[in-house]
Amino acid sequence: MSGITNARGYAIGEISRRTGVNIETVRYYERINIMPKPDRTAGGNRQYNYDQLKRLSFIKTSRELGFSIDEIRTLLEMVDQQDFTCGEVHDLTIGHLASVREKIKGLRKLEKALVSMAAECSQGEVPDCPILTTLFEPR
Amino acid sequence: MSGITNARGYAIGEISRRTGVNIETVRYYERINIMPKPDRTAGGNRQYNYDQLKRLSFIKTSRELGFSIDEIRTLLEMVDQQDFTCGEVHDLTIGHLASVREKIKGLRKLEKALVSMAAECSQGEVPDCPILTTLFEPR
DNA sequence: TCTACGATCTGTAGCCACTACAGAAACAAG
DNA sequence: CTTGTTTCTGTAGTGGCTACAGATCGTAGA
Repeated sequence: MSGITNARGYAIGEISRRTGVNIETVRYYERINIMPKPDRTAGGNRQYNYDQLKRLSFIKTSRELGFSIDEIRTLLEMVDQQDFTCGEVHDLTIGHLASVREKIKGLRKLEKALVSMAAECSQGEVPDCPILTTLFEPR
Repeated sequence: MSGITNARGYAIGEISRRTGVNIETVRYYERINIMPKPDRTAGGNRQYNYDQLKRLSFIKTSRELGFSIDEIRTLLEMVDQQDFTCGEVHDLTIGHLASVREKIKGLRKLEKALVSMAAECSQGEVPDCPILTTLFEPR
């Protein structure tokens, strides 16, 4: 049919290399049903097609954006069932954005606490450390 | 001896309540050897003393500051062996601070990407979403 | 002293999202 | 046909807890 798409499909190592998803992880995604069971060669090796490559790409990008597997599952179900509106997808994204911002807020607080703790410290050779003293305070 | 410290010590529920560490987690900390095996009542229930309460407090506070169990183990070993200087503790803290800042940096990038993706989106009823389009881009 | 009920006990399994093997079989190049 | 790489399945481990089940302990009131 085509000289461009690979008629024989992609071996697992190839989609792994192309998407940057670990081979073991690709199989894991199949096991938890966010990747479909691909075709097999006569010998039993997995053979992926271009749609499946795109799907794995989608999962990878989404993971990098911090979406949980469950959030991704939801997105993929909407896609699979052709049953979504742009608004729904937007909402899911905004919800996730909020949780990212929460995490940033938490880490900033943490950063401040660490900085002020470290500032107390003389860094000397003395075995008498204000950091440890602070940490040992019972509440 | 004293009317202030509890002569009979603290039951696990009591140090749990006082430190905010879940009971199951206290036992877990004992299992992984960052909390010592406490005394037992005649019937076999755990009885903690004030030092152990302080130690658990230390662990709790450190966890809240994002130190890993392994980092905490290192700190506690230094304390237990009376074998540390303020400088070492400072270094460990600064190292941890650096990793917190890395995480913040990562999340900020993530935040930006999500914001710009969401901005593309009309949020309409249309089943044709630029967010999904972006996510489906193969690399 | 008995009873009732809450607290605690041990041991095991589950969570998330992978990652790391072991040992066997398939595939591709020369 | 040989050699070396890739892939196969299945299982177990990671971190840091959390959640049971079913039994025992502890204690306050009658």
